[in-house]
Amino acid sequence: MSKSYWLLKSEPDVWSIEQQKKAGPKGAAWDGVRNYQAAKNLKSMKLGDLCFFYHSNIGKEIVGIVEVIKEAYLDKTDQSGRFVAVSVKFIKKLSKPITLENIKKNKELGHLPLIKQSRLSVMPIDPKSWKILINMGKI
DNA sequence: GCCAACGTTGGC
DNA sequence: GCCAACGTTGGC
Repeated sequence: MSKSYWLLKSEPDVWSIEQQKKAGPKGAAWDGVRNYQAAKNLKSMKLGDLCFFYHSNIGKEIVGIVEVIKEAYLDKTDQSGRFVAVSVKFIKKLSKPITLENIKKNKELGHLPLIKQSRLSVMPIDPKSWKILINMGKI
């Protein structure tokens, strides 16, 4: 069974990689998603999948990596019961954050929803793009 | 079921 | 702070 890769967006004002780090190995719920396409992506996540952690608005860069430790369950913050959350735990911060600017400069990454669909907050990352980004995140 | 009005996200 | 993109709501 092969792993899938994802990208999660968060405004660091609301939930940052530092807070995720402090949450430790027990992780934290990734909730508050109120968009069906994003929710569909959450539902596709499997235990052990890895996700980039992206800071939107402030920073506009990929800052770290988290791992899915609990697959989709009902989002407790959603009273309608229509949306789901997953739990993720901190894995690492990138030694060098990958800015949106640099991602845009790379022609091989132009197809990413991060670029094409700027409002989507949970999106899949194909393995090839994952590899490229990992390399960009190293010093 | 269509679509105008409105709200939200997120880059600039 | 502005505005483009786009999702949602509600009147018809």
